[in-house]
Amino acid sequence: METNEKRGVRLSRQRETILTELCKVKTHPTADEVYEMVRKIMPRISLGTVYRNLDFLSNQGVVLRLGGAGTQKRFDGNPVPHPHLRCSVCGRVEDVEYPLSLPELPDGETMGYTDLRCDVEFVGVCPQCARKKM
Amino acid sequence: METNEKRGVRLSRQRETILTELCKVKTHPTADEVYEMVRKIMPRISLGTVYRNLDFLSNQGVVLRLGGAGTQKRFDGNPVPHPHLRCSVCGRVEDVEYPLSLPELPDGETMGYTDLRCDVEFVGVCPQCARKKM
DNA sequence: CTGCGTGCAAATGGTTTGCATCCAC
DNA sequence: GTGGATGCAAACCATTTGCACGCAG
Repeated sequence: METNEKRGVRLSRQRETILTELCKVKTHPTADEVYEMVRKIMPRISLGTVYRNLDFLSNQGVVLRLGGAGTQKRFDGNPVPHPHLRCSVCGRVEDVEYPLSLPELPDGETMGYTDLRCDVEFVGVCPQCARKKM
Repeated sequence: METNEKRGVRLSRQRETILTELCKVKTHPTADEVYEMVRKIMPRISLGTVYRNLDFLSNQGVVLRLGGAGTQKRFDGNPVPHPHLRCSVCGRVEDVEYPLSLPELPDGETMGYTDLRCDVEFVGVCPQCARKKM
């Protein structure tokens, strides 16, 4: 299997820390937020390194890169696809706390696409932003 | 109702053309691609205007802005939410040609979010890219 | 030792914006 | 005539990249 976490890949202190910190939080931070988190532990780390590692980790399937509606990409320490809630005002993203099955495309109906994964995102206004608006 | 197309809004030649051209194609073009399309008809239009109008039109609910996994945003002339297929290699986006119901969140389970809309995107490799890869 | 990973800073690329002018109403 | 819309170009901001050095294996 390819999806194992630590295989032949080199595990630098920065890569390890980034992964650890990302898994620690339940929010779905942007690269910038991850940078800030890791910087508290490892002040000399660079933003570029954070980007490179988030990229690397999501390609390995260890974390999830959330495409989503916002400008910035967000990252999820849980690599198993699951539905998210996104606030269209502040951009916050959280997990849906309700068991919901993902839609599936029958094999003959993929229009020739392969390696399909399903992203589900509910977009709306979060309670905090709804309160502020009025 | 607020979602009516032409209400008190001013309808400039450029806005009209952008909307018409976007509705004409079945692809889901990026702002840049819309710019190219419209430029064939209206050579002096500026990219900024295209962005401003796509923004305006999607806020009005006349077109759909696709958040999606890629870098650039894409736009859909059909404002009714429906599942999409995205190629993770070339970024192309198309409609799923198969009736699929969108997941729904029960009223009590929205975690306080309001005005919810559901985005479903299947991400995979399109036939063209799959062919090239090997 | 060797080369992958890093820090730094500059480059990129999509998108936004300020401003004077234009035109739909 | 008047304010919203446009064209143009500069500004922004997230992300990427080149390069020389550092450290994990």
